[in-house]
Amino acid sequence: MPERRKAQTSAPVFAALGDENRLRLLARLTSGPMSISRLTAGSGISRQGVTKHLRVLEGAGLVRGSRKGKESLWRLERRRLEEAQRSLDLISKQWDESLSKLRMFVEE
Amino acid sequence: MPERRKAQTSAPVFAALGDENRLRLLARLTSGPMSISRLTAGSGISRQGVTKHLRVLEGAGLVRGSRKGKESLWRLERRRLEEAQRSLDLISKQWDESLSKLRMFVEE
DNA sequence: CTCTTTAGCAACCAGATGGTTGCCTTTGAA
DNA sequence: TTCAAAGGCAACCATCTGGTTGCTAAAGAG
Repeated sequence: MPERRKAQTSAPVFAALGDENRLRLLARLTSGPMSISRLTAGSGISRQGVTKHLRVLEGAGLVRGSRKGKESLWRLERRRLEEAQRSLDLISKQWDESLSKLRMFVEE
Repeated sequence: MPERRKAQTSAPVFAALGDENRLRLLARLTSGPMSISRLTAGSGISRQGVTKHLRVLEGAGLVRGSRKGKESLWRLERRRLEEAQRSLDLISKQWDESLSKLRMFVEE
């Protein structure tokens, strides 16, 4: 039962995605690496707030930061990103299987 | 910008998925509708704990419960499930786009 | 009828989370 | 060489979260 164990380890990634501010940060990083103050600009929360969220995303492996002179640039992280997608696909497939099973069940 | 707003509304779903116990519950529901005490059996947490998690999943629209005599049966919910998958695909695609952009950037 | 199973409700608890502010350091621009 | 911009660190705070226990109610089995 390796799939089931895989599904469990993906929980932290989902948890990291489970916040609107963090989703917005990811969306903004979609247009390329960006500094913290840049990210803070339109965010509606404080710089430290943004920093905290970035750390959470980093902890889930979704994002990576590096100091570049005065500022620290953050970018989307490839590897875990793809891993996350794969876990999502796994779960989707599990669900699909379950759906066919469910259809053979009583409807409502 | 409807996509960006879509991504934001999917946060609660991710949050619901962001807990290992809940992922395990979903996995178990994959094999068909199940009662709370049945779900509690191998879970390692109390019945009330399971109930709470089910309520969270229900709040995210991932699961639906119905009283059937003495017991309450819970099953995976189709609609939001598919919606969730679609949001995931959306985000995946956004990320894919961003990846190609990133590749044209400096590597490391 | 009575008793066991199944579950709901409510209170409670410790720890995580999201957010803030204040102060200090580093770096680059003037 | 001085000063503003960009961030890190730490403390603090309120609320949410995951989990528990105890008690009560409803359904079914005997």
